[in-house]
Amino acid sequence: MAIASDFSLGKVDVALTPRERFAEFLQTRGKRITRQRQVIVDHVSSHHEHFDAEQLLAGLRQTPEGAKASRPTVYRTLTEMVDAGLLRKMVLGGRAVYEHDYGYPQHDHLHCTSCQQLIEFSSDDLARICDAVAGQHQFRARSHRLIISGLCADCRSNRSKSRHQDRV
Amino acid sequence: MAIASDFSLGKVDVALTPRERFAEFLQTRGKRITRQRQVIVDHVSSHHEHFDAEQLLAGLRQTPEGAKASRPTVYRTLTEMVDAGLLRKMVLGGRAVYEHDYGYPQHDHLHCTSCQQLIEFSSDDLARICDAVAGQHQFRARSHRLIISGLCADCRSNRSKSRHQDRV
DNA sequence: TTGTCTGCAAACACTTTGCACTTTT
DNA sequence: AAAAGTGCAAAGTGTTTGCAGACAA
Repeated sequence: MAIASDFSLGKVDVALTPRERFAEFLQTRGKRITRQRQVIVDHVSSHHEHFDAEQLLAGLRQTPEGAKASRPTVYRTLTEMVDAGLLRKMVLGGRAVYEHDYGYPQHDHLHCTSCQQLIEFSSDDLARICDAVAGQHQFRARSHRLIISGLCADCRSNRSKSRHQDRV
Repeated sequence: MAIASDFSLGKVDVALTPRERFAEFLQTRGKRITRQRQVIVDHVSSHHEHFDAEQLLAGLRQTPEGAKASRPTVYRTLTEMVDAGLLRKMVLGGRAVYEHDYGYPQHDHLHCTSCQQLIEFSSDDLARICDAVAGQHQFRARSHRLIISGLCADCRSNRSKSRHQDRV
């Protein structure tokens, strides 16, 4: 009984590629399938790690041909991809971080406040707790986000020697 | 086996008032107990809800006498109070929101994306899950934060009629 | 052709910082 | 008196927006 990770649309159809899924989303909204949006979805789909807008922008600018999109367009498209259920957004250290949410199982994170690394994990027990809690408060849960902050194995060792600045 | 809510200092001494606790914190750091810092701790301590910097600033400006502190000082002091273990900070809808963390039990939140309300709850099971997960990843957990987003009972009813703008 | 999208530059909200002056210690 | 704190104004961040030209449908 996992909490549905897709709540902005009826159901998840994993048969579609992210690109197709996005196209479908755009069409049903009267939005256009532009070159920029295609380039962005493709680029994002080919990199399965967590990233922020600036990293995506930098990545796009390194692609061979002029596969570029301006900063505003990147931001606008990221928002659309979140709406489309392709990406999931979370705020860490003051900036938005995105991760794939299409065809990926629900999961949560361990966040290292020193190196900013994100480690994923999933727990069925957690999902059950969320359901139970929401029910107790006549609350309609759409999603949940658990972030356990602390130090990863690496940073626990290198701790004292390096100057660090924890960012929430 | 609750996760200690105080991790920046050795132990919680609930015998002290927030004001005293803050004074103690400042002294041990060679910092000074200024009028502004006193005014801010007192004001914050007398309002037990969640708030952000701007609300606090507005609140201070409404106090009878010239119990004022500038915006920069408010921000600086909030940071200190977090370090002192008096407040807990979280980021919602783009701005930092603070809640009391001194003498308050560990808890998490249900966040209504429509009216921005925060409902608190606590779960021992959740704490156990966090411990377990952290252990599995050689991770040293300092704290955790679970936010279940969705619609509160009220907003579930008034849903369609009001124009809403969900903010993560 | 029509209406959406893009990119640019400017605007934004929230938060932080440089610095001369004020205060606590 | 010495050191830290304050307030002001200005600078930052990360992100959003107005608008004229560019482009899907």
